[in-house]
Amino acid sequence: MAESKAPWCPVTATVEVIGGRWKPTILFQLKDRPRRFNELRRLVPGITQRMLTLQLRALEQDGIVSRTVHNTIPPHVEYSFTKKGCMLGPILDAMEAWGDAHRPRKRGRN
Amino acid sequence: MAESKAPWCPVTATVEVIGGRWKPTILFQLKDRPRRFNELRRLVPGITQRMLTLQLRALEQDGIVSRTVHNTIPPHVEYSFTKKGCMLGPILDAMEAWGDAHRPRKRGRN
DNA sequence: CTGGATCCCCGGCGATACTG
DNA sequence: CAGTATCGCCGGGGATCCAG
Repeated sequence: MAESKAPWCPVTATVEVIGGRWKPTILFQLKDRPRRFNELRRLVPGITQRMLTLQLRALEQDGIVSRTVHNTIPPHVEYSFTKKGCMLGPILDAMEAWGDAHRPRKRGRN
Repeated sequence: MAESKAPWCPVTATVEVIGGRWKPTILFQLKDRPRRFNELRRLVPGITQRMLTLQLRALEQDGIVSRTVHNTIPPHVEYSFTKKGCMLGPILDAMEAWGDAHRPRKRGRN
């Protein structure tokens, strides 16, 4: 597994990092400003606690988001974009634009 | 299933259509010009015949690509972007750009 | 509040063989 | 060349409980 061959495809590489059901949505919510764990849970409807944790860990692992722990009571954990993550902005914007343009039952045209 | 609720998220809607391991790569290869089935098979390294068929069918179903059959011998089937599919261009370009910028072992910077 | 650990099901996907 | 059919695996991901 892990296509270690193939003449290197940048698109595939990107998919490896931000692909999946949840990551784009999570990243989209993180785009504007840092978010706390439960805040993300609300902003990403339908995601389970487990999946949110897993996806955030994966994104952290790939250097897309950084995790900041405030040792307070109650605990406070903030997730924010790294520089590498910020550069995903155009992708997320383009995805938002396309999804918006092709919203079901849109009346404008089409 | 099928998040029929949630205040409508354009990013999620886009993920529903072009999400997954293969679709972005397939679409990327379709971006410049129409491609034949086996041509795509070569251009998307690692994909199986079955998956290519399934993904293409799904994309066709969602109105992203159109399938043109030339009744010749041997059979000739071409897949191309619909108008709706063309509008995915910016997303694919952004993905390519990001993947390229963060290519492992890149020397330029970072 | 954040998030780890466990249990378990379901379907995504690869492999293979067959057809027009 | 461009598919379809069938089988079987394995791991993604939901539900739930526990912990710091």
